Amino acid sequence: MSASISSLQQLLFELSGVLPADSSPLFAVTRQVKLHANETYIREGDKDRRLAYIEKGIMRAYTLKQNGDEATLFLRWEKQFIASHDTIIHRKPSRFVYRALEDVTLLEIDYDVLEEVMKVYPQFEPLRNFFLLRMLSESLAMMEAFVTLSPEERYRNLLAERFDVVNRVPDKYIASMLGITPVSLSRIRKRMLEKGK
Amino acid sequence: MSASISSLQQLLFELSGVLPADSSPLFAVTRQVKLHANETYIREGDKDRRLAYIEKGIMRAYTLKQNGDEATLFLRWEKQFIASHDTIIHRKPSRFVYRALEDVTLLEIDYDVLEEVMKVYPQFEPLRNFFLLRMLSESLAMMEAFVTLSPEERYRNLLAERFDVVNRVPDKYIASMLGITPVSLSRIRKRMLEKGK
DNA sequence: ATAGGAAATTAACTTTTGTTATCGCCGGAA
DNA sequence: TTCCGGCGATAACAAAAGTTAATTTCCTAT
Repeated sequence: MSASISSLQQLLFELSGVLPADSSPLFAVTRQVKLHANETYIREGDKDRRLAYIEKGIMRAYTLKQNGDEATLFLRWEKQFIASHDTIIHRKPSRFVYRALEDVTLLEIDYDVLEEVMKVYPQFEPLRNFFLLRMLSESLAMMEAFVTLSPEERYRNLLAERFDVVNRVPDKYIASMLGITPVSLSRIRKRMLEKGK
Repeated sequence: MSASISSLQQLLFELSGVLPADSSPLFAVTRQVKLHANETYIREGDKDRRLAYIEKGIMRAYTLKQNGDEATLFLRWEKQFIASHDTIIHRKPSRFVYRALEDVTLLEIDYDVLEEVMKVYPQFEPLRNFFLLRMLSESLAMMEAFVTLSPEERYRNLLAERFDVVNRVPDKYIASMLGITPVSLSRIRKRMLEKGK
């Protein structure tokens, strides 16, 4: 039994009182996926409606700008969910690439299969709502940072809240997630050092 | 019977096959709210877990930056959902103000009550999932715009996709939602006019 | 261990944005 | 109708970010 399943069973129990022993209809249709560092999980154009819980490692979602540069939309790490949102929300091919930044272990489910399970076992719905609310919360927090903070403030914020993650990820991805260029992030770091932290 | 209820009943039927006549347990706990232009719907510090469907008008969600300026997080208009996300997601007092930009008609439900209804009538769950996915979709689209587009491109984008809404809303709110100042938006408009649109 | 390549820093220059202030315009209130 | 206040445009300057390119550092694969 994977550690992810135990965590999620525990979460399901807390959310809805479903005992781990009664959760097999759900976890029977999940599967563990292992990715090497740099391995692509979802490609541009993929249609699979993949939803996954990250057991270990960091994932990055990015798309290509008109000029060909990559734009990192977000990073996700241990105990977070990652979902092919174009396919799940709009049923259209993914415009995003999801790739492992480190060796990654996922617990994966197909969203179509999840829907079928939910129809038969609505007592699992709180888990789906949990995942949706979590994704929504993270997105809104990022939006809020964009409208209320300067790039430097966003970077300080990220350092304060996710220092461990920032340190595991190349700066250029951090920069792009902050909406700036790597050159600009480097200058921000310099300014922060000069002005006594 | 309000137009909103009919729309939502129709939506519920499409999503899950529930007939309008069978949806009364849900719509019995909704209520219509009318707001005058400029009236505040949710105040900073409010704890109510309000979820609403906009029948008519435009709503604006904003928060105060450290410097005291308002930062508009998003606008929502007809046929969209608006939710006090701090209270619903985190059960903490709202850091945001939700205010009507025009005369607004809402169909409102308390999220706690919604949860109770869903426990008893899980056949309504697809409607909750729809609303969550919609909010998520809009948030992700905005995040994507911030990491892939320049302020000018974001403005062009907004004009192309929501010209009607942009024209109903004071520029300063548009600017703040784009993450820039009103002065900067004014310059962008000027550049766009000069450079042959 | 070393060589090659990617990532980060730095520099020089351009462009854009922020900031502050002024001005004109329009619309609501007295 | 007139007055006032908010909103948008504009100007001038400072600050920050984009762009391109060169250099250094670091990591990885051989």
